[in-house]
Amino acid sequence: MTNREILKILREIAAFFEMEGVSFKPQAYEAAALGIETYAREAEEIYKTGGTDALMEIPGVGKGIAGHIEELFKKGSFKEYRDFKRKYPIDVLGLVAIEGVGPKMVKLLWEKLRVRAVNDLEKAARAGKIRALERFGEKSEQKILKGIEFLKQSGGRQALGFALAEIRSLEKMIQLFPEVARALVAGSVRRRKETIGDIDILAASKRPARVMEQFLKLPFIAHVYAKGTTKTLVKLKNGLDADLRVVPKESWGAALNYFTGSKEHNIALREIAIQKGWKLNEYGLFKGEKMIAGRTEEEVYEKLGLRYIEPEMRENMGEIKAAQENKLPRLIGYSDIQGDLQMQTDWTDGENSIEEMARAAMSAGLRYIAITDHTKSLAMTGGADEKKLLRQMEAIDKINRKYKDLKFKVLKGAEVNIMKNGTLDIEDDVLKKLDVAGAAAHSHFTLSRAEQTKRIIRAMENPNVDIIFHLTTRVIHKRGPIELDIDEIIKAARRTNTVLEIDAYPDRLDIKDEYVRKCVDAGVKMAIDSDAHSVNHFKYLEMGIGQARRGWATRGDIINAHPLKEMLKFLKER
DNA sequence: GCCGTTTTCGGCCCGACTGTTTTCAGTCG
Repeated sequence: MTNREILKILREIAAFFEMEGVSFKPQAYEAAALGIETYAREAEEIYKTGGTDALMEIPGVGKGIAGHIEELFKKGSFKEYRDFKRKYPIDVLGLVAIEGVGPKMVKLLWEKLRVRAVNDLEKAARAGKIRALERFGEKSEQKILKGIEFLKQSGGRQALGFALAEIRSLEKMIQLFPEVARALVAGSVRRRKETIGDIDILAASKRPARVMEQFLKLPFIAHVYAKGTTKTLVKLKNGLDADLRVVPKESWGAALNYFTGSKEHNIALREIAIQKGWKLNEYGLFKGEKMIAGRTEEEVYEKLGLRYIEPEMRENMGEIKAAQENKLPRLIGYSDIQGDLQMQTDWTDGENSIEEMARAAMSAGLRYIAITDHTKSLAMTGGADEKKLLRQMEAIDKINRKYKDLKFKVLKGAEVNIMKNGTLDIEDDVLKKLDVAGAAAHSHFTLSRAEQTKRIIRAMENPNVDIIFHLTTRVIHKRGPIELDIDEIIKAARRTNTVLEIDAYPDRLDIKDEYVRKCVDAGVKMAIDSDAHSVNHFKYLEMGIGQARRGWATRGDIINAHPLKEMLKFLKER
C-alpha cells in the first residue's frame, strides 16, 4: 500500500472523528497524514525493515496509528476504519472538498438525505431539499451548488507560475488605492508554492471600509462570497478565490506573518509565544493587553528569539530551529541567475529561432544561454540526429561571432533523450563536442521503481552527460512523477558529479522542493532552467528560483548562478 | 492520538464571517 493510499485513509478517519465531534483525534490523524505526505520514503518499505518502530519515526505517527498502518499492510484495512465505513458508507473526502462543506454538514446530509457523494448532493440541492433542513436555507443551497461547480471546472488549484502576472497586477491596483498605506499578496503566493488555491491579499489602512468598497469595484471580480469591514472573500474571473484583509498599520508585520503562513509555521510561532507567556495573533505579539511587537515581521521574529525567516522557508520543516540557532542558509536571490541551460528553438519544437532566443535572453538580463533542442528519438519534435546537431553547432558559432562584442554567449547543447534501457540516442563523439549535454526521459513512464532508477543512473554514468533535465517528468495537473528511488539517484549524482535540473516551467517545477533540499544536503549541484519554448518563457526562471529557495538552496548550490567561465569550469572539471 | 529544554500526563492555535440563528455552530484560513 502506497503512502498516498495510507494518507487518504488517515484523512478519512480524521473527518469521521470530526463528524462525531470527537476532540483532538481529528488533528492527530491529520498530523499523521501530513507526516506521511511529506515523508520522503514509502512507509511500507521502512516497515519491512524496521517494523512499527520505524513507522513511528514519521512525524505525527505514534503507537496507535503505527499499529493501524501495520494492519493496512497486512490486511488492507483495520477495525476502526471498517466500523466507520459501515456506519458512514460515504465519500467523505469528496464531499468536504466542496467549499463551505465540512464534516458536520456531511453527517447531517447523510442522516437526513442519505447523501453519499458529490453527485447525490448536487441532485438534492437542485431538488431544493437542502433548504428544507434545519439551520439551512436557500443561500446555503446555492453556495453548495456553486462550490460543486467550481470544483468541477478547476480542480481548485492552479499552477502559480501561470497566474503570477495577473496576481501582480491585482496587487499593484490595490497598492494604488488612495486609502491604502501598504499592500502585499501573502499566503502561498508569497511562499512561492508550486500551485495555489487562493490569493491572500493584505492591506494596511486607517479606513478599511473604504478599501473594501474600492476592492469590490475592481473589474477582476466575478463573485462575492463574503464581505465585511476587515475581510472580504471573492472569486476572480480567472477562477481563483481572493481574500482581502485590511489591518491597521501597527499590526502590519504580525498580519503579514499570519497571512503568509504556512499554517504549520504559524502554529509553531504561536507555541513559542505561549512558552514565553505571550500571545501571537494577526494583530500583534501581546504580553497581556500590551502589544510588544507586530509593526514589522522582522520585529516579531526578533522578539520571539528568531532570525528573520524567508517566506519560502516557512513550512515548519526545521527553519525555526535553524533561526533559533542562527543557522539559516543565505538563500539564492531572485536576481542571481546569470544563464539559462535549457531551451528549445525552431530547430525542434520551440517557437523562435536561436537568434531570437538569444536576444530575448539578453533583455531578460541573462549573460549566457544553452540551446538544447530535442534529439532524434523524439521524432514528433523533429529531434536532431548527429548531423543536425553538428549543423546547429555551426549556426551557434555564427551567432556568437555576431554578438561577440555584447559579452553574451550562446552555448551548444542538447536535450538528449534517455532510452528505455538508460542509453542515449546520440553518439558519444558528438556529445563530447557539446558545451552542455542534458539528458531527459520522455517515454516509458510506467517502468517499475527499480528499473526506472537503474535507467536514470545509467544515463548519469555516461561521462558526457552534464545535467539530468526534469528528473521525474511530472506535469502538474496532468501526470504524476515516474517512480524513482530518489536517495539512490542523489547518491549517483554525487558519485558521478551530475547536475540535477530544477526545471522552472510552471507546470513542471521538477525537481520539487523536497528533492532540492536533499541535493543541498548531499552537496549535489543543480541548475535552474526555464525550459523555454518561446521568447516569452524566460520569465518563468523566477518560479525555479522560488523552488530552489523552498529547498533551502544557496547561490553556491546552483551552477548557473555563476559567471560563464566559472560555470563552464565546473562542467569541465566535474 | 500524539508529544516532550514547563517530558510520561495534560495539554493540543486563534479569529472572522455566514446563515439562520435570538446566541452560536460550522467552516475557513
